[in-house]
Amino acid sequence: MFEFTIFKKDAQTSARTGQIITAHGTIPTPIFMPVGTLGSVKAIHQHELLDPISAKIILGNTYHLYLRPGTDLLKSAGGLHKFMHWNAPLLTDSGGYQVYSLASKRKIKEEGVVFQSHIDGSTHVFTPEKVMDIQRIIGADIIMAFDECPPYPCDYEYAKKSMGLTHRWLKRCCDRFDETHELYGYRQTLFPIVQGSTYPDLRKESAETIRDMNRQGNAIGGLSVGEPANKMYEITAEVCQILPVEKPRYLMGVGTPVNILEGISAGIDMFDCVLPSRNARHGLLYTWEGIININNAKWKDNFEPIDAQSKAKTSQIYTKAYLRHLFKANEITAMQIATLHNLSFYLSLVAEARNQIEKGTFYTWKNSIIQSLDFRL
RNA sequence: GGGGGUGCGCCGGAGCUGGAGAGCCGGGCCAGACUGUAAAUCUGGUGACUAUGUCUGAAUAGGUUCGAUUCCUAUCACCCCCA
Repeated sequence: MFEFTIFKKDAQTSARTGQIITAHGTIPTPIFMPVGTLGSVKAIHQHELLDPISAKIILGNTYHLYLRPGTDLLKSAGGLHKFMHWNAPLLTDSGGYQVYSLASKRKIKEEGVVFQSHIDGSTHVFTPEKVMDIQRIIGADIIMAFDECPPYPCDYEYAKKSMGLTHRWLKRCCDRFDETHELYGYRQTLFPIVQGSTYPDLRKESAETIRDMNRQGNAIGGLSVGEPANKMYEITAEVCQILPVEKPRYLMGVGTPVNILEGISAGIDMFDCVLPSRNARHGLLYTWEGIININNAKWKDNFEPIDAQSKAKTSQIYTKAYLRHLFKANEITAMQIATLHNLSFYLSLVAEARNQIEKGTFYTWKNSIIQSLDFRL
């Protein structure tokens, strides 16, 4: 099951509110999706994702889950939803990002990618067909095509070649997906991914190719890999012009709070990023007053709440000095409190964006937020 | 009271028994980085200054020596043994 409905389109930008209905629940858009690579959003319990974070959908990763715990176990568990006791929507990334992030441990061929496991060095071949099969077994509501995420900078010839490969792999993904069926009694859907590096003509060609595959939703990949933010915004806007209005658009791996607000303006409906969760574990907190590094000495004796405006109770009741102490003492609760905080902030940010779009005040609100706060782009 | 041992930069350790070092390894502390998670990780800094260099420095004060963290003397602190 997969339905996308648009509620309201913003007058001044391409932003819109809406909802995605999946077999495991309804997702209001625009939405931020916390990343739970290994079947766990690090430092957070599933019940905390529901309350106070209000996550409506989270990510898993095909490559990581395939290596550990493996498809046999996931199959006997009845899929990832049951295995991790998450009864809400799930999306799995295909392993395309690992083609980029594990570049030193893989070889790209027409047939697929040969990986050396980062865990034990063993060799594994990922083909588009195999990635579809694995994602059938994992059982996420939304699954991603197997693509190559090229690095930045990337010369034109390579970007063009890589895009062609991603498109040929996409055809194979679609064919395999369409000729197989779900394993656990509910429908899954497959999102294709636009590539083309930072070259407008390649992005245009890729967006048209992806549009013409006519899937139920579309993704933009290969951004936030080190290119200037303005480049990301330009490409996102250009690609959104081509991708169908009536289908959800997913900007993969993005980003900072400002990246997300600009993405929403361009017409993006879905985001995911490790920044809020990873930065939380490293002591970086997002608040409505900007970014703070809780490890900094200036918070040593600050007995104000971590963030009185947070939806997370722990951020209201504990002080900055206490959280800093927990980080300095390397207490597990430090990372729990900080992750709870950052993910609550991200989900509040997109909730407020939806609210502002509904009210028709999104454009001025967005600009004032970006101007007044230091979110380091 | 007698004998022996050890003393260096925030801490611990190694090393140095005449050619030194603002040095090595941990830790702490201070910063920075992180974008579809090889990440509770990684990088840098941690005597002073007029700063790609210069100066001071090995418990404290002297001494021997071309040259001393190293040898000698005294003092101080701590540790061990004996009474």
